[in-house]
Amino acid sequence: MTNQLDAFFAALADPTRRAVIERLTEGSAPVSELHAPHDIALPTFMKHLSRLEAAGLVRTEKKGRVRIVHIEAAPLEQAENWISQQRRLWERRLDRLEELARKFDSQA
Amino acid sequence: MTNQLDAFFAALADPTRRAVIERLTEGSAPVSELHAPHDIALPTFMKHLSRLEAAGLVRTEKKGRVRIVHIEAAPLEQAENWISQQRRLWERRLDRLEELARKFDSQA
DNA sequence: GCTTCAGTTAGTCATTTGACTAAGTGTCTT
DNA sequence: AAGACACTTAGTCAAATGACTAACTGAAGC
Repeated sequence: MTNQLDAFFAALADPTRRAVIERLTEGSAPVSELHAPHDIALPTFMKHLSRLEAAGLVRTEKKGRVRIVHIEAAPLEQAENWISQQRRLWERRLDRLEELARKFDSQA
Repeated sequence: MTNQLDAFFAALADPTRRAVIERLTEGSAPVSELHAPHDIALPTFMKHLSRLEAAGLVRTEKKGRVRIVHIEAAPLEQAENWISQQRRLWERRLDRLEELARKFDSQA
């Protein structure tokens, strides 16, 4: 992963991990609770959490034998910014093309 | 890839592919022109384009021996919507927590 | 203090990914 | 018609990914 964005997008490219993020918008939760709805082995699930944490999408803290997982908003904003910038650039270009078309029409 | 979002996010998880999308916001271009700035073999690069096309981020058309690549905005919107919805949900929850804190303070 | 409970570590496995080279196809250009 | 040009196809390879089981650690609960 060269870039931060690489890790963010790769983290969100998996449905299990997106489901975890969706769940966490309702509030922080321990690993076991997050794991419950997913029909995969716990170690497998833990790897998904590690990936989210590595991407900075999530923060965790250990309390006794329980590990609590919290969502982290900053990377979501960063990814959203990248996407919306691409869309803006693309739309601005469409506008320029439209203007060119208008000029061409009025000449004809 | 279960979901459309899987393909979208996976497509954007690679720096070469993001660079292609960034370049395409300036306008459509043939494969060779898109390939030029990247120091990888052409077949490798073509696979990246295929991935973008499979994710629906890009459309291509063959004109003679040249293949022209165009950006496709819809998937960008879809991904952006998913991200911004998660952020909105998360922020709404923060607001609720703040309100609870205020109520608690005024009681104390 | 013995036992559950909540993770954790370690190790295996099939599939996918991103990269390469070498050779092939179809389209201009001359 | 010959050669160059712009991809395409085919095949190899190493590393990463997502899944599993089995065995371990350390904190509660009784």
